[in-house]
Amino acid sequence: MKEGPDIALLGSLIGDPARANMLTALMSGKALTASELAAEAGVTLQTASSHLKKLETSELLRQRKQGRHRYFSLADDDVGAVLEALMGLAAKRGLVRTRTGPKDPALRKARVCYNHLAGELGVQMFDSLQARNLVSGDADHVALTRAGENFAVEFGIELENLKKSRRPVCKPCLDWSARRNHLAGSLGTAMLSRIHDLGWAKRLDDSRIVAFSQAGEAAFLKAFPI
Amino acid sequence: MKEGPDIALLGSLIGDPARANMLTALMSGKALTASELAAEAGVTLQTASSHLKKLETSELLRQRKQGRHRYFSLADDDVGAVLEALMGLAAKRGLVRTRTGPKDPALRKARVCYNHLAGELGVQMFDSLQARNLVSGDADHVALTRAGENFAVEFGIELENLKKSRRPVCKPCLDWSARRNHLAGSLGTAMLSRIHDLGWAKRLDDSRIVAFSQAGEAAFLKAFPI
DNA sequence: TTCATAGTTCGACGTTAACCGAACTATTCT
DNA sequence: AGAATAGTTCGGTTAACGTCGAACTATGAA
Repeated sequence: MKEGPDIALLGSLIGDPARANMLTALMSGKALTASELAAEAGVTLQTASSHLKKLETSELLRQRKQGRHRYFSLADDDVGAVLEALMGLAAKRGLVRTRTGPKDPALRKARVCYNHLAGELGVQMFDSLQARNLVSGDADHVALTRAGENFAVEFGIELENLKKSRRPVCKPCLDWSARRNHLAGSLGTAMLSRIHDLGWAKRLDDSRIVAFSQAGEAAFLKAFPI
Repeated sequence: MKEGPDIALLGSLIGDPARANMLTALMSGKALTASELAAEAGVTLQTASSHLKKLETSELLRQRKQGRHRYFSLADDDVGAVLEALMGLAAKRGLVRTRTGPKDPALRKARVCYNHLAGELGVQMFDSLQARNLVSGDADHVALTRAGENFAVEFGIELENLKKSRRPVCKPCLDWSARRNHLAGSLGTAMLSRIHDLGWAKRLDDSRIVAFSQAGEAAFLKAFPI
């Protein structure tokens, strides 16, 4: 990463294999943690941290803290466009690489994110709530609407109790497999708990997988339609 | 220039300051000799030779021998497009050389992008063609409509000749200053050439600036209205 | 032929930056 | 509170690559 004019700096940033691997991984659109990116690049966490710092200070990446995780994603569409162009040129030159395979499909579908539901079903729940105007707000700040409060109570959530706590009721949480948001906060926890109580799903030991039964998934999809 | 997958190799090639300077110089569209490129990069001839070899074997540059001179130029339009995109990103990140002279606004307005017109006027030309349904297609794939073909011929383009070549007639190219597209491909080259022939603009030496005369700009704006 | 210009190849040097171990902070789980 | 997980910072080592001097090839001019 030498000193240099204009495009040289960008080129050297992209030119390091470890950083190139990270950027390529982030081209999926997902936000990834430092550890995941380290694994993706095949370097230790310390080395990855150093790379990520450089990529962030040069505004190729942006970071969002979430608990003890740091989620990295491409800074904006322009970065993606440039990488896409580079990959296209590389492909034409016959320099393509075979990318690594997908991860555990069950984890992808539904899993616990600390204390709330994540994965495809978690994202779908959040999308459904938003589409029906049961929650409102932008990507960083979410709240239940009046209709949403009624819905929650009908679903079996003791909403008044949640409100008493200092912990935020609604919070968006960036998803691990999809890059979309899902529902965190005390409501997120309560929803997952209620899903267990209803017998829709069970937690598997030694895993973050949330295993829905057939009937449970059907009921879930009916309760949270797209 | 480390070993590495896909984009890392390209990145490291562009990432060296000397090579970046060479590539930038070649973005003017002119073919330059090894000595000229060495001077441009601020290195000795031996060093330049080494760089040029790398750029050539990775097919970013091509070489034509002419007597005891070797003329280098960008390998194809794709290389130019990638460099243009990188320059745009660098500009947005404020990583551009601080040497912003009086040239800067002129460059923004109209410049050569390898072999076709870029800058505000380049974007306007493309927008105008699109708005009047003379070209059609999405961001990645563009083509002349029937009306567009007539327009091109009337403008003085020998369209039949262009069609014979394997090179694409119409291609979009992402702009450096605006983030919009402008027209590349053999038609883009021909249009710029025609603009010169009409006397609307002249190329300045040692620069990518396309200098329109007052009358030339007026005629251009009339030919490509928004 | 002889000289000059254009460019390549080789070898050695020096700078740079990626890398990891170890120690440190921060957040969460029990 | 204590253990565990996630990530950062620091320092020293190592390997890579750009750089140039010198010697070499090739084309053109006198």
